[in-house]
Amino acid sequence: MTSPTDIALQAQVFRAVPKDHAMPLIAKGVVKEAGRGASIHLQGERAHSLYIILDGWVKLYRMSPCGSEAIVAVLTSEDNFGEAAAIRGESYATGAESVTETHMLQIDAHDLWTSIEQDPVLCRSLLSAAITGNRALVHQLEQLKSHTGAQRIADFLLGLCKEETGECTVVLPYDKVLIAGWLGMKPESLSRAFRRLAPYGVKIVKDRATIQSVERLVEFADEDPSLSWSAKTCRTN
Amino acid sequence: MTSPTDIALQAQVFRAVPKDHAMPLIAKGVVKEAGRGASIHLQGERAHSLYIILDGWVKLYRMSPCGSEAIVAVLTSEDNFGEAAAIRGESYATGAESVTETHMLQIDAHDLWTSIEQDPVLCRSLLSAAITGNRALVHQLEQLKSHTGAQRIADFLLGLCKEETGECTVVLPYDKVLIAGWLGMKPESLSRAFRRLAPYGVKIVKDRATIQSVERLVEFADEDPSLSWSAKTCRTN
DNA sequence: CGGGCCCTTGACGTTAGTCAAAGAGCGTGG
DNA sequence: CCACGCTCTTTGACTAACGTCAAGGGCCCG
Repeated sequence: MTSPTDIALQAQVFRAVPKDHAMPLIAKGVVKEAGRGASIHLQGERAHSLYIILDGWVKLYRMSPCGSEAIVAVLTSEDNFGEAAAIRGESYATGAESVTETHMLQIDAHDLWTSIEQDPVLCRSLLSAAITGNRALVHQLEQLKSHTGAQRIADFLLGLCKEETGECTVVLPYDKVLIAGWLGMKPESLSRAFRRLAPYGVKIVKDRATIQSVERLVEFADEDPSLSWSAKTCRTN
Repeated sequence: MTSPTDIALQAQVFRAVPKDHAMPLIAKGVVKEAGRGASIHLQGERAHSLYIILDGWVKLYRMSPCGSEAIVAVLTSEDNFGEAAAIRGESYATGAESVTETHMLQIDAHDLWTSIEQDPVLCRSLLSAAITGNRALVHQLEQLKSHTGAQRIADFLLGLCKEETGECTVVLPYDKVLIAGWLGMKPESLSRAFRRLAPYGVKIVKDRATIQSVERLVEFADEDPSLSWSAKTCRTN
């Protein structure tokens, strides 16, 4: 069985460093538990910790002044969050809330800061992790700007499935309200968008999605949205 | 007058480091010129350089397989790009194209890498710059996910204007096709969305926008989109 | 003066959000 | 064991937001 330490060593922030560089910091961490729906930290709160998820799911969100929330990331085991603010001694740019029963390793911002100061290897690893985070955000932006809801779902499902070809069944890792938020739409729209994938061989039953042909779905996910209706017309003719 | 060196010292990546840490790298840089519409590097190309913009404007974009482009950033003097890929010896995650006559300082990826290895202070500065970039992306995501086109324009205009209250005139820094792409919409939609701001005291003439009341515009930009029509109804009654 | 580009406008179709309602699953308490 | 309330999810009807296609005006530059 995997111990908190083992998991933490695999986290983004530490993945690129030898064990002995990460251990001193991990050893200072405290295991923390959060129930479903519990707030881990608030947006704008002074950053006090870096968190590494041991198990469970956590969402990061931005709250608008008007009260609507935009989900920025959905994280699970071996992911970390809060490091950006913790490193610079700023306040958190997003709120964090656990969406399942969750265990985390909480590492004090001050410990993190002194470790970075003393260990260039660790600093480079954090830099690398930040760049990875950057790429994820860019991917999300690209999806939002140039794909329809149905295409974003297709991309999401494809990200869950390991196969690169043929048939595949995936389990939706969290509830549809959260998936909708993550993909930038409302639950109602998600529900309808799922149904639009049916012609492309996708069936949803409860929290299981079966993909008849991964290739076909990939093609749909990458397709030019403006051609979708005419393509559909051609296809069905 | 400001020399390339002076500008480079103010760049994101170097802002947080003492001059003598940045100078060795800057000294190795080469000034490069690019005409309007020139490609600086392609998405997927092996990263060879970090660039610091001396003057002009550069857009970073993602190209979908279907050919549509999503603009991820629009940068100008003192901004830098390409460092993420250069640091890790990967390929560029985005393409870069100059949208005006542009001068840049080009720094070799290998030089960058060795400097980081040797100088922890520089590494921390890059980390900090990456985090800043992250925040910008998160802000863009928030805008896209929970604001209408008109609200995103309002946010964009407010970002251009220094005043925090009262009246203000801003000059649009680049053409409307690019603004539209940056805000995640088509030029036609931008044009119409501009007109929607008229009731809130915004007038566009050519490339000049005059804001009658910054406060009013801020209020509109933060407003819950779902309330906009009823609010408008109330307002006009 | 002609051509190209940027920008705008109109007409129309698609996509997604809103509001309302109802069905499905699930745990609790009677 | 069943009724109840709760949350998650789906559906329908309607509206708003945005993209597409097409056309036209203004402007710069050769």
